[in-house]
Amino acid sequence: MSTWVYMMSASRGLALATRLERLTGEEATCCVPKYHELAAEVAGSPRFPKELKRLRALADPNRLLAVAMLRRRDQLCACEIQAATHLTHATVSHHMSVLEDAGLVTAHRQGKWIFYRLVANTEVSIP
Amino acid sequence: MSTWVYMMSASRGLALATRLERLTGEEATCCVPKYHELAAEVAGSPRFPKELKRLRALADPNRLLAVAMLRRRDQLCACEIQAATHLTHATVSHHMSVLEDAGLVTAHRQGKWIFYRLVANTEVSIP
DNA sequence: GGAATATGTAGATGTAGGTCGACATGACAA
DNA sequence: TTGTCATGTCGACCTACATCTACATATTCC
Repeated sequence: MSTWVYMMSASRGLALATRLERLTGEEATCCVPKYHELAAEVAGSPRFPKELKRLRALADPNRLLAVAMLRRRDQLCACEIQAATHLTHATVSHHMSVLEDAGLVTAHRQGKWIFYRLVANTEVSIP
Repeated sequence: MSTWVYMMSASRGLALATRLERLTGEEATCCVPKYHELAAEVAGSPRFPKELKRLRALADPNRLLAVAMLRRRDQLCACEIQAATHLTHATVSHHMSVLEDAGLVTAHRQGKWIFYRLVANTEVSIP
């Protein structure tokens, strides 16, 4: 096969279905759906989106810092978190909303002041 | 204080240092550094950047799917992951590099084919 | 009810990162 | 050595998201 024909190809390798046939020794119509089913089994469970949400919530240095500090304190006020992170109060508010929405912290008003506490089960696991 | 002066202010509330004084009952020069120290203690530990890296690696639906499937299989070939995720081989390669760099998977070549395995300790924890 | 103050939200801005196509590299067979 | 094929890298493009300012809302005190 000439180089010219390669240029016409979407890629230099074989199609995915052909590669899977070679790998598994099965027809594509048989083996390919198995991967789709495995993916659907994993991603379709109720745990998957929940754990993904928690992982995304924790995957920011400021939010991870806030949660790690809350592991060391019974509770923290919004402005205490602001002091530790050097962000504006608006950005702290945004981040704490993300953590609360992910079920990692709870917010409690005491007059004008808002205090955050860690939710009991903050361990993250792979579904 | 007139409304006009408020408009001149960066915000309608008090400065952070003042708010922390009110919250803690301590001088700002005394209480504010404590939050900086708490943050430094937490974020300065060697575990923090490592866990953050792992959390970021897992905070993508396709990478989380790949890792979750690997929990159910001894190993998976790159094109098997490609089949499950419906991405191009280039994007799969990119994602598996991110997981490998985060210490969550290892790659093993068998001829032309690349197989990925989960690293033994994939539990993520908050530092 | 108005003033003061703590925090929440909206919209703008800039950047990090996911995705792809094209090309490059590694491994194997002939 | 060349051809084939599996996968890695690069650069472009686009979107998600972090951050801020300005404004809005909630709460308390007088």
